[in-house]
Order: sequence, then C-alpha cells, then structure tokens
Amino acid sequence: MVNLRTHDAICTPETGTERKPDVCTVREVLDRVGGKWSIGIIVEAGKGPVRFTELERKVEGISRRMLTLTLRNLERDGLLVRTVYPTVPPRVEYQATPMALELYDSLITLTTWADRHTGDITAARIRYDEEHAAVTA
Amino acid sequence: MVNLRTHDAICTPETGTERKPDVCTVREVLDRVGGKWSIGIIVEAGKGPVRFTELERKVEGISRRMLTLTLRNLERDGLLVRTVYPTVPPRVEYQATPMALELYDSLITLTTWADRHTGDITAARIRYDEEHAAVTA
DNA sequence: CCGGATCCCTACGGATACTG
DNA sequence: CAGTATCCGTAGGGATCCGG
Repeated sequence: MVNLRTHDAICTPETGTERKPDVCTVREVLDRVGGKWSIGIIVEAGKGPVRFTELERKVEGISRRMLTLTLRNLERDGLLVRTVYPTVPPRVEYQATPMALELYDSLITLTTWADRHTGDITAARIRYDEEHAAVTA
Repeated sequence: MVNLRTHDAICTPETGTERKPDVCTVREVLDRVGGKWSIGIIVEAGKGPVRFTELERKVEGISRRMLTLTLRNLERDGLLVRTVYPTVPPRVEYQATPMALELYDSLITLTTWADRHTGDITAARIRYDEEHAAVTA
C-alpha cells in the first residue's frame, strides 16, 4: 500500500448524495489543488476579497465555466468564502480561508523545489530525448 | 498574470523534437508529480532500488501500462534511474535520484497540510452539500 | 520478467450561447 | 455582473493482448 492514506476517518460515504467526499489520499488533495486553475485562484483570493470578474481577468486564460467550477469546488472544500451582496448589479466576493493560505504556504515549498530543479529537469529531458532519438535514427 | 512562472529561462522550445520541454509553471510541476501514480512510485523508489514487478504490487491498483508510462516520464525528467541487468530473466531496477528525494521531502509538507485539514475539508463539504441539498429539496 | 501496442471509455476543460 | 447550460475535443488512464 502506497496510497499515503492520511486519514481513514474521512472516508465516510454515508452521505446520501451522489457527491463522494473521499479525500483520503494525498493524491486526491493534489487533484483538488492541482486543478489547472486552483492555485491561481487561491493566490488571488489570498490577497484579499476579489470579485468574479476580477478573477476572470487576473487568472489569465481561464474560461467563465472553469472559473465557476473551480470556485464552487474550492468553496465546497472550505478553501474559499463566497459573499454575495444583493445589490442591483450583483456583487460577489471570494476570499481565501486561513486554511487555504496555509496551503499556499506549503505550495511554496513545491515552487522552491521547481525553481531549484527546472534546469536539471530540462537537461535530463533533452539528454533522454537525444539518446532516445539516436535509437530511432 | 498569476501563473507563478518560476523560471523563464527554461522555456526553450528550440529543441527540434516534437516533445515540448516546457516546465514553466508550478502547474506543470504539479502535473508531472501530481500524476495519479507518480508520488507512489517516487516514494517506493525512494526507499531504495526496486524492481518493476515489485512496484506493480507495492503501488496498489496501478496497471502495467501506467506503471510503464509513469516510470518512463519520471526517468525522462531525471527523477528516476533505470538500471537493466541483462540476466536471463530480465531484471530492471528503478531508484529515485537525490532530486526526487528532495521533491518527496517537499511533498511531505503537502501531506502534513492534508493531515491537518482533511477533517476540516470533509466537514466543509458535508455542510456545503447539506445546505445545497436544502435548495434542491 | 519487463514491457510495447491497441482499443476504448471518461473526466477535464475550452467555446459558445443564454439568464436573473 | 455573475453566473448556468450545452456541445464537443482532447488527454489520462484502464483492459487486454502480443513480444523480447
């Protein structure tokens, strides 16, 4: 077993809903936070309350659909707080929870690792590809 | 821009091959390491040299295909070293590079975070789902 | 024992159009 | 402004069979 199961108690599929709340493995945590846009959103929302349209511009390249979906998931997981102001032009603000900020901190560790080793990785890739191309040629 | 670009110099698509070595964003690092099986493999390979079939059993649930693919990718990125012993029954061993071990260390940070907050996340989910079910009902 | 090759299915994610 | 709904392409990944 290598699933890095962090918490068994969390595996409670006893909710009658169709949504399955299994966040048992590190993988599933990474899935959540590793979503294509999650990090970007968490970072922006971590700076302070931010509006939907703001995010749409800040998180460059994101589609309306994915912004909404990611926002919902992060909110559901308690990483984001959604505040609706029932004004005439609707106003909705999102902000990161302390938990999300903590998460961001630990993501920094990964960023740092990436920073230190991107060069190594590219080098390794080029070498690997060259060696492999030699076989093909 | 929120892509958390860590290193611009690495974005060198000047390789003539069809494979694109762009590892510019944290996302792409997470993609690599966040693959469904990468972590499990890195962990096992980090303990010391391990054989193909061993991995197949240790990394519970993995298919032959994905084991091979993930192994190749990790090797290509310089995270794993593949050693072939030309014996009569083929013998291949994989082991994590120092770089991969470092990565594993930083993954621990994420694991720790997950450990601290899985409870919170599940709670948040249940609450969210309940509140949302109320709307549907 | 260690894979490669093939088929196929599904989830993620983009584009677009429509609402309160 | 802040979404929702729909269509559709792609890529990840499982199952299976074949080969050195």
